[in-house]
Amino acid sequence: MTFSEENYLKSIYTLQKDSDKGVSTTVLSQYLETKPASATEMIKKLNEKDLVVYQPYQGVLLNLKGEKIALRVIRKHRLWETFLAQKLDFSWDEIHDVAEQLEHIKSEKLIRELDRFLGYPKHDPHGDPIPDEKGNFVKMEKKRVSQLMPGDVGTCIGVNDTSSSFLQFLDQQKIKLGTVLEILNVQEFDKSMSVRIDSRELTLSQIATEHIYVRI
Amino acid sequence: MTFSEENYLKSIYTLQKDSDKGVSTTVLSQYLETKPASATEMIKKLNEKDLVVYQPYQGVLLNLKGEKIALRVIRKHRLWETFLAQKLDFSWDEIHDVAEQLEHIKSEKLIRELDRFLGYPKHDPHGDPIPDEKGNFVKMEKKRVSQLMPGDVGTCIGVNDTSSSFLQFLDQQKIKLGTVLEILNVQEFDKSMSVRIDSRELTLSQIATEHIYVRI
DNA sequence: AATAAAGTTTAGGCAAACCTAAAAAATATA
DNA sequence: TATATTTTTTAGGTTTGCCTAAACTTTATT
Repeated sequence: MTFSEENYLKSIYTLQKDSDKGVSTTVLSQYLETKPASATEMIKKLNEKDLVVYQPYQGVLLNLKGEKIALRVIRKHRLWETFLAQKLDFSWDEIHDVAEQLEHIKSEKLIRELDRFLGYPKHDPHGDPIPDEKGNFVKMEKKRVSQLMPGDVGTCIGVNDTSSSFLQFLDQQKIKLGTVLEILNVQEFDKSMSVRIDSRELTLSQIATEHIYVRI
Repeated sequence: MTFSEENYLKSIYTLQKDSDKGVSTTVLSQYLETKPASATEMIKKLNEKDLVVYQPYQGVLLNLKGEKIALRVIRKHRLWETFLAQKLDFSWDEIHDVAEQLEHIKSEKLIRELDRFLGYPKHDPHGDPIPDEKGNFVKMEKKRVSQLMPGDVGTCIGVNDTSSSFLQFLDQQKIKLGTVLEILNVQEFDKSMSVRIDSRELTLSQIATEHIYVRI
C-alpha cells in the first residue's frame, strides 16, 4: 500500500459519507488537489486490487476491504493528531499537516503503543472519533455551539477557524478543549448567545458560535 | 529534499567517517541495498545541488551544506529512537526500522517539540549523540564492556546484539539503559568479567561483554 | 609495461504518480 | 429530441528512483 493509495482510500471514505452516490473523479481530485485524469487512474488501480466498487462514469465507493484500510489510516491520523496536541503543544491549526505525514508510517506496534501511551483516547482534538484496532468507533454528537438551544450543555471539542486572531480570542475567554458550556439564551436579532462557563457568564457572537464545536 | 536524497546524504555521512577517502559507489549502494549505477545517478544529482564533492571514479564526500542536512536527518532519527524506547516501550532491536521512516517527516516544530518533550536528551538509546538544532553534538566515550579495566565504571547505553535470547538475558540480569556497572576483575583464561551492579555481583561471559556498550 | 580483474559510469528500460489534450459518455438545455 | 455543455476517460508525456547490460576507468597481477 503506497502513500498515494492510502490517501485516495481515506479521501473516498470521507467523501462517500456526504452522499449515497459514488464519489466522482472531479470531486475526489479537487479534494486531493490533483486532476480528474489522475483520479481515474488511481481508481482503476484500486479497483484491480479489489478495494473499491467502480463502474466507469458512475463514480467510486469503497468496498469492505477498502473501508477497513481507510479506517486504519484514519485511526493513525487521529491518534497522531491527539499526540501532537496533547503531548507536543501543537495548536489546533498546526496538527493536520504533520498528522497527514505521520499517518503513513508503517508499524502495527507503533500505533498500538501510541494508543496505549495516549490512554486509549476515544476522540481526537477536533472531536472526531478514533477507530479502535478493529475499525469500530463511537458515533458522535458533534455540533456547533450555534446549533444548541438554551439549557443545552456541551463540551468543547474543537474549532473550525484556525486564524490566530480567533485562537487568541478563545485563549482570552479561557475556552479550550474540554471546557463545558451551558447555553443561557439566544438573542433574536443578532443570534448572539450568552453562555455559562464554570461560574462565568459571557456572550458569544454568531460568528464565534459557528466556529466552536461541542460534544453534547 | 526527497526521502531518497536524505537517505543518501545520511549514508554518505556515516560511511565517510570510517575512511578519509571518498565513499565509493559500491560501498554506498551496498549500504543502501541498491545498485552502484543507482548510487552514481543520485550522486550526480546531489552534486548538481551542490551538497557533495564528487569527481567521477573518485568517490563522494559531503560538503558543508550536505553535512548540515545529513546531521538534521540524524538528529531526527535519534530523537525518534529515543521517543520509541523511552515512551513507547520499544526494545532496542525494534526502534531502528520505525525511526528510519519517522526521520523523514517534515516539520521544524515537530522536531523541536519532540526534543523538548524528551527533555533534550544528549544520547539516543544506542548511546549515539543527538545533534542539537545547529548540528553540534558531544563527542562520546562509547566503549564495549570488554574494553574496560578493573576499577572502571560505565553506564549502559546500548547493545550490539538484538537477538531475543540476548535481550532476555539482559532482562533477567536486570541490565538496562542507564544501569551502572563497575568492573571488579577479568578472568585471564576466558576473558569473562565480574561486575558490580548496584550491590549485586555477577559474571559476564566474553560474548556478553562484547555486546554491551557503556559510556564512561 | 602489458594485461587481467575490479570498480564506475553510461545507455536504455521500467513502475508509480502525476500532468495536458483529445475523445467519449452523460447530463442539461433549447 | 437534438444539440450544447459538462464530466469522465484515454492517450501520450514527464519526473523520480530504481534496474540490467555494456562501455569505460582504475587498480592489481604477471
